[in-house]
Amino acid sequence: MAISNSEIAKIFRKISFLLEIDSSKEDIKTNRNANFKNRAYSRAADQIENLPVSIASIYKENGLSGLLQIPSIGKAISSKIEEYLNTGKIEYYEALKLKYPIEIEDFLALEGIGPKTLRAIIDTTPIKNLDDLEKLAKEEKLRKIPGFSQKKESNILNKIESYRKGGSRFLLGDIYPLVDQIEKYLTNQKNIVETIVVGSYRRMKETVGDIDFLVVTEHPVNVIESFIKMPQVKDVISQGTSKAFVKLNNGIDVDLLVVPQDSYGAASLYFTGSKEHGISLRRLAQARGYRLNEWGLFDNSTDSKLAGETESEIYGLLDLEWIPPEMRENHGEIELAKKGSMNWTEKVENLIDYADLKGDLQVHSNKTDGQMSIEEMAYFARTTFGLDYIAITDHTKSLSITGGLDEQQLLNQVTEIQEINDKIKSGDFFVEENIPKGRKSIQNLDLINGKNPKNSNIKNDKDFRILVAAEVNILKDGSLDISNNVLDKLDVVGAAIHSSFTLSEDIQTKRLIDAARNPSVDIIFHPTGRIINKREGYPVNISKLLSVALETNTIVEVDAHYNRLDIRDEYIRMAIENGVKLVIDSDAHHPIHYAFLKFGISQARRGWAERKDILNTLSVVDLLKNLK
DNA sequence: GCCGTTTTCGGCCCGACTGTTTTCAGTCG
Repeated sequence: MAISNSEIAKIFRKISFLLEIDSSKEDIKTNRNANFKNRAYSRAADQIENLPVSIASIYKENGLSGLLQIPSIGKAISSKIEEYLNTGKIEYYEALKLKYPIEIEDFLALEGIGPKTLRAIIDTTPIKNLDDLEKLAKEEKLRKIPGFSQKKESNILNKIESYRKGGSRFLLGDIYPLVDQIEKYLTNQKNIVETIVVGSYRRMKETVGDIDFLVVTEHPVNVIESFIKMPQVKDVISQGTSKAFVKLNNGIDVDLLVVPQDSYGAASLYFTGSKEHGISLRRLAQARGYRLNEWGLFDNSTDSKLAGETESEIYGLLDLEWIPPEMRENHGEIELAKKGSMNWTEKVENLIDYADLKGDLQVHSNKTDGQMSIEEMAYFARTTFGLDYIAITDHTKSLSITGGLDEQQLLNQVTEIQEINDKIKSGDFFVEENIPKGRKSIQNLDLINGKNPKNSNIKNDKDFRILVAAEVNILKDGSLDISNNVLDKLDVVGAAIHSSFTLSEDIQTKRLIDAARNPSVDIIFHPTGRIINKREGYPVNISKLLSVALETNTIVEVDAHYNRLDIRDEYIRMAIENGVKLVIDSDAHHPIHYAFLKFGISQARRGWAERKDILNTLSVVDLLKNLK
């Protein structure tokens, strides 16, 4: 099994933490580098974690000089990576662990207790893990350490408790309704001029650790008071005059930031992040003799405020174009956004937008594991989400748990869908008396309806079209479970892996490549098979798959279901840089799932995809021309 | 330990909140 980037990143994070434990106050006074070495390791960890390609393969192909190309990786760190790839060990790290024999994972993720606090504790009582620390606190021994108190001791117990309860990040799609609730609550408060959600939520990251709100007001104290009194609030973590942090009953942390109007842009820039994007901006400011913080952009020599009300004016004074939030990850967007860059203007103007999709090419019906009929799925696709076409992609026979269709059933589906399409064309389909019974069950989801732009570019409902399709199973040996002469009767064929997840990377890649080479297969569905926070997905050499996709004119899917988002943002960027075409599909098993399309679009924006890269921005006629 | 529009030495993002102390260190985002 190849060594993963996150495995190496984790080690560097631990080295960074141990170095912080190691550097006492005296060290920092005498050795000015002591405080920066740990940051270097932590920056390297960030870099490695965000790398789209495997660091093991970089080393395999280009050796040490390949590693040195990576920003924040220099001589010392690259040779430690080399050592780890070759021996599975880093001596430097082993020595640090020997000096501080603690279970670092326990303390790395523990909020509120950092390396200095930990050092003070282990200098007094050698502890190894969280259990030891908890015991110490319960025995009231922590309060005896200089600089500690009874209050600090009980705080530490609280932190341990909430650490044990909570943990992982939340899926973007799961917290969407909650964010809406809080947004409405804040908007209804007196004195609030403006409310926006910032943080990783605004960047539409697939998971978020907490929810950040930014509010414009001239009455910060009142606003913070009403924020901490929200019904969902369980604990107030901290509360000041410009920000407050709370924990909700369901375990999510919510941060509120309060600024006056003339700091709105600076604050939204600062708290939308990402952290690395912000750091880069502040470095640019620094190089110009400016200082950038959440209150504004200031000239250091005169201490006067140069900008603050809008993001654009701040970017502008740093000689940058405005950068869409989804792209703010410090993955090269700042270099590209330099003023006067034609490429950038074109890129941002053509970036796939939330109203750009005309159709959805992965939709399931109750013929297999969907919850509604083909007619109902079509009805809502048109009337609620304004789509121009959908492809009905029910599962096929080897996926027996869903009652997958066999050859004959697929052929029947061709006839059945033809009949519905005829009805649509005659004008007898999208009419009052034809409103499906299931209408009610989705009516209470105003939230989703309200937030989905209608996408249609066709004038007449009669032009809506259902495509006959299937989500065909890729078998263990790379063949399909439906014969090509039947698949050729369908408008669209998607192929996907649903079994044998534990095979090796070589075999999984071969299965997908074989499917891509099959002349009947138009699209590879959810190519990596991951379920976010639940399973990693099977191992795939994505660059090999992409090069075969390009060669065979096979489309790669961005599955927009928020628990899949497959392929992920970095792979989307790889795909479009290589000229591979993509589609964004909801994978709907119920009409409300069409709302997931927006998560696929945001993922594509995070991968810098333009309209031209996403084939279901085309009309149905043009789309069909682009298939095999 | 990394890095370079102040370029091979001497910098390294910036401010709010907490707790303990009374001017600041630690932690976080």
